[in-house]
Amino acid sequence: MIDLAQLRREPDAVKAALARRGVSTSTMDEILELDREHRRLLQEAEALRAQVNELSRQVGEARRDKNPSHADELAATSRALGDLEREAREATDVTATLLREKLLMIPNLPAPDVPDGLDENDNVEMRRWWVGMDQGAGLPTYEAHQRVAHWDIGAELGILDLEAGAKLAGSMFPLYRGAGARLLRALGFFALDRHMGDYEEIRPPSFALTETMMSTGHLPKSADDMYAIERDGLWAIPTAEVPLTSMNRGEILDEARLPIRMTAQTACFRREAGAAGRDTRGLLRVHEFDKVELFAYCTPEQAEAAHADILARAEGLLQALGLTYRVLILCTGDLGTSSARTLDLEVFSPGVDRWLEVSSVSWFGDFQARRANVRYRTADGSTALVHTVNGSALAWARIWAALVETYRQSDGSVALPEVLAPYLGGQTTIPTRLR
RNA sequence: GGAGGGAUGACAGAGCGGCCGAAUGUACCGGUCUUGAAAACCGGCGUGGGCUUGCCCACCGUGGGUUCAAAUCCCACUCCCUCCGCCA
Repeated sequence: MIDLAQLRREPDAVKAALARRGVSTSTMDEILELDREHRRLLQEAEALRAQVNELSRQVGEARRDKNPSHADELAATSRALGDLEREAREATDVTATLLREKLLMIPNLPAPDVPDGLDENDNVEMRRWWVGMDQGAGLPTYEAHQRVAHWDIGAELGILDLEAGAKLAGSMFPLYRGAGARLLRALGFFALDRHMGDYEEIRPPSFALTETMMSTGHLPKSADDMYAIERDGLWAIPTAEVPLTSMNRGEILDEARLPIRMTAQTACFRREAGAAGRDTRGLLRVHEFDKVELFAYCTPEQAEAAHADILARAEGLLQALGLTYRVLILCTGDLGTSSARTLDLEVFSPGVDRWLEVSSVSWFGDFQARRANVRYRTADGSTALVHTVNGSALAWARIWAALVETYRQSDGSVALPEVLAPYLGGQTTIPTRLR
């Protein structure tokens, strides 16, 4: 949630920043007007409440002084004022609810360095990395045997069974088998081990309450993109960001504890409403995938370093896996609701000949902390909202695809990077099937 | 799923219709004393909101209700603990 006090204090600056994201000035004017109305009603209600409190106090006094008739008189006056107060309070609540509903739909202010743009086509590429780049090698070229899509490789080697997944849960619910399933497990272990020590490992629930979804900004705006279990009032988490951000919800943290850094691997569920067609084949876009997330609560001063650390870790994993990737800064039109700045990592996958998003590293400022009410105690004893940062390191479905495509050999087998050997029982080759 | 008990400030723990935003203890901060520290003593010590910045309002698990007045009474829900049942 944006800072209402800031909107009051510097309306033009806030409007200008949000206009970059397509929020109209009139929307913000409506909010300002509602805010004025709310405060007016609030003052009215509180003034009445103060009178009722004072009269009630006097009733008590009169009773103690054994003056029941005076007490009854005061009580009657107070009752009448109480009725007025109830009306005033109801009007105040209605306005407050309306104001909050509108405010919850307003996205975060983009950071100044976020480029303007309409959609993902306007994201700006910042750099690329590939094996041997430091030694002056050019961008990798790919052989014909690497130009095979992962769904074909998966079927050929018996390591990805999309038909079985579809049979069980419908399309876009992949099923990995044999060495494919083991590779997925290896990737999670590999990443979590590298984050161990610096980030506390968490294994959170896979479902979350509506309130928890509100804190990250996934609700109310993106309800259609998520799986709901209505009977129990739960939502399937689209990312571990959801539970991690709410870990200390409503708490005041000791500044000395910051930054608090956590990591979690979870299944991530996404309905991706309306998505269909060419971009959805194989593992390009699925309803369920595993992902390791990195997360930190920090002070505003620590945020930049925390953000950089997550990005460096995500890149470090890609480099260790020897995958070609590029770093993009998202433009205003592609930025997530809660984010002030997001950097995406995309790996190049030669079989499908596409760049695939495998990580999104975001700085939220105090936007999520305001919703989740996570604060810290500063040196001077006052409280301030924390900043939250997070990023994937990494989303495995697309990494899986990029790995089998990149490392497919001329004989059809796949030779995986040696860094995974400890997690694959030393066996880094996925062999062709025996005929 | 059944029966019972509980939820109050950082923690422990009183209060069970009327100056209670809340005793007391611990912790924490400042001071006195001390060569220094400890002890002792004195003082301070929740969060949020509104505006005329001094005052007002709200908050005792959550949401309703009763009342002139609710931490305190009533109803519903959530969570925790104990016992029984079921169960990977």
